[in-house]
Amino acid sequence: MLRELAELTVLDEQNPQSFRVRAYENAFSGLQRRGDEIAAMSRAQLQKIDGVGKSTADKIREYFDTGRVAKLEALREKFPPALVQLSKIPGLGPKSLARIRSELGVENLDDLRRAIAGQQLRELPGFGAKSEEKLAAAIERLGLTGKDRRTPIRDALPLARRVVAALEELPEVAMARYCGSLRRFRETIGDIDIVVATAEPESVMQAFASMPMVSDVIARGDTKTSILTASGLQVDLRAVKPEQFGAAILYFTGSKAHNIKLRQRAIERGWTLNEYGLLDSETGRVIASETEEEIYAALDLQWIAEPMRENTGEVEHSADGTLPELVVLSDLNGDLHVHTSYSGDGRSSLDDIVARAASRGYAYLAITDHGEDLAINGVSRERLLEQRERLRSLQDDYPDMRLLHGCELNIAPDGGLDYDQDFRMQFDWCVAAVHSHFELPRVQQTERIIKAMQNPAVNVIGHLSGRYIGQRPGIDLDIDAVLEAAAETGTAIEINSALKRLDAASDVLRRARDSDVTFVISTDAHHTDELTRMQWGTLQATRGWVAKKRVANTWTVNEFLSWANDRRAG
DNA sequence: GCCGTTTTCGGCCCGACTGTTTTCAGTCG
Repeated sequence: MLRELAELTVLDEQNPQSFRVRAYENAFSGLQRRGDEIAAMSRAQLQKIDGVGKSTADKIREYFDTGRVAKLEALREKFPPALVQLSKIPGLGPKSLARIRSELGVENLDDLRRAIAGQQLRELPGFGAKSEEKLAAAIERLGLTGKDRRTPIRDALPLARRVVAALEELPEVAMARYCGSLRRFRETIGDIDIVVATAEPESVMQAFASMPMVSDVIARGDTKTSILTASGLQVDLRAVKPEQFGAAILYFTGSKAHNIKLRQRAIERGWTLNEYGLLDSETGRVIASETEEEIYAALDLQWIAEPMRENTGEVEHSADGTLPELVVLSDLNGDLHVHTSYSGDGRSSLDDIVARAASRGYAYLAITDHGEDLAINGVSRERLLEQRERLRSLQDDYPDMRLLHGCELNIAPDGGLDYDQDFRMQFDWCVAAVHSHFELPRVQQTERIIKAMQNPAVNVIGHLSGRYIGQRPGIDLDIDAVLEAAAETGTAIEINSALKRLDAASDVLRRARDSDVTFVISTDAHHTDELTRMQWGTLQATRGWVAKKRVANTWTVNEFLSWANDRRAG
C-alpha cells in the first residue's frame, strides 16, 4: 500500500523528489525494519515506528480495518494501470508524462505510439525531435529494459566481473570495482554500476563504450557512461580520481537509504558527503575520501559490510558498536555439501574433489552425493558403500583434513527420506533437501520440512526453499515454524552458495537473528571449480546478519564433530 | 508526510548527462 502510494504520488505531484513520496518510502522502510506483526497495532503504537506519523498510521489502520485506503483509491482513479505502465518507460518522467497526457490526451502505450508516429511530441515545449526518437527507442526495448526489470545475480555477477577485469587491464585505470546492488549482494539487480579510479577519465570512457558487450550507448559524458548489453542489461561506468575512490564506491554502492543516513550524519557534523569525498561544508576541506573505512571512521561508525547497507538498522548498530561479528571467507574450515561423479549430475571425481578441498586448507569435508530416490542422479546403496571405502582409504593421504562420508537425502512430500534409518545413521553427516513437489500447500510443505528435521540422521536442511532465483519460486513455508523446529531439534539450516539458489534467502536468515538456529555455509559443488563459491555463501550470510559463532563450519574440527555427533546420538 | 536538547515551522542528500534552452528543466541513480 505504501509503495503504491509512493509510486502514484510521484505522478500526482510530478516530482520524483517529492517529500511526501520520501515520507511514504521512509515509513515503508521503518515497517520493514520492524519485521513484526503490525495488523493488530493501534494508531499510537504504529506512530512509534520510525517514519510513521499520524497520517500514515491512520492509513495503515484504515487498510487493516476496511481493506481499502481512500487516498490510494483516489490516486488509482486518477492514474489507471495503463498510465502507470507508461511511467515505467526509461526516460519518461512524471513531468513529461503529465504534459503528453494533458496536451496530447495520451492515456496508454498505443496512444503514445500514435503520438510519436504523428510527430506530435516534438511540438510540445521542452520536447524536440531527439526526445521523440529516444522515447520511440525506449518503447521498442521496453520488454528488455523497463524500469522494473531485474536481472538474477547469477547472470549479472559474471558479466560485472568480466567488465571490471577488462577495465583493470587498461593502463590508465588504477582501480575498478562493481558497486550498486550487486556489491550489496542483492539476489536480483537492476543495473550494473562500476567505478574506476583514473587520472584520464576520457580515454577510459572511450575504451568502455567500445567494449564488445556494448550493444547501445545510452549516455556518454566526461566522467560517466551508460551502455546496454545485447540482453538489455544496463551498465553504468563512473570515473573519479584515485584519491576519491573510497567516497565514490561508498556512494555508488548505496543503498540510497543507507547513503541518506550517512549524509545526515555528515550534516550533523557540519560536513557534506558526496561521491568525491566527505567535505567541510564551509571550507570544502576534505575530511576523508580515499577509502570507505576512513569515511565511516570520520562519521564515528564501524565499517559496515556491503550486504548490510540497506538502512535496516546497520547504521545505528554500527554507531553503538553492536554489529554482529560476521563470517569472512577465511573463517570457513570445511565444506559440508559437495557432490562427486558418483551422483549423476556430479562432474568431478571423488579424488579430484578431495584434492581441491585440501588445497583450500579445509580441516573437514563432507561428501554428500544424492540419495537413491532422486531420479537419474541418485546413488544406490552399493555404490555409496563403495564410495565410503574409497573415501576411507583417501583419508590416509590427507592427515590434516577429516573426510566425512555423507549423503544428500531427498525429502519426500510426506517428509520421508531415502534408504532406511539404519543405513542413514551410518553416514557421518546428512543433508536433507527438497528436490520435487514444489507446489504443495504451505501447511504440507512446513510439515514436510519439520518432519525431516526431527529425524536424528539429518544434520542440516539443504537449500531450504528449493528456489532458483528469477526462474522458480521456492516452496511455500511457515518460516517461523521452521526456524523454531530448527532451534528445537538442533538441525542446522544451510546457506547454499550457488548463485542461482542463495537459499535460505537473506530475509529468512535475518528473521532467525534472535533465535538459536545453527547455520552451515555450503557450496553444493558439483565440480571442483565450484568449491570457490564459498565466497558467495559468506556474503549471503552477511546479508542475513548471521553471526560468525552460529555458523558451524567456522568451528574447529573438534568443535564441529562434537556438535555433529551429539545431534546424531540424539 | 515526518520530524525536533539549534523543535511545532521550515527544513528534508547530491550530482551527471541530455536536450532544449540561451541558463535550465527533466530524468536518473
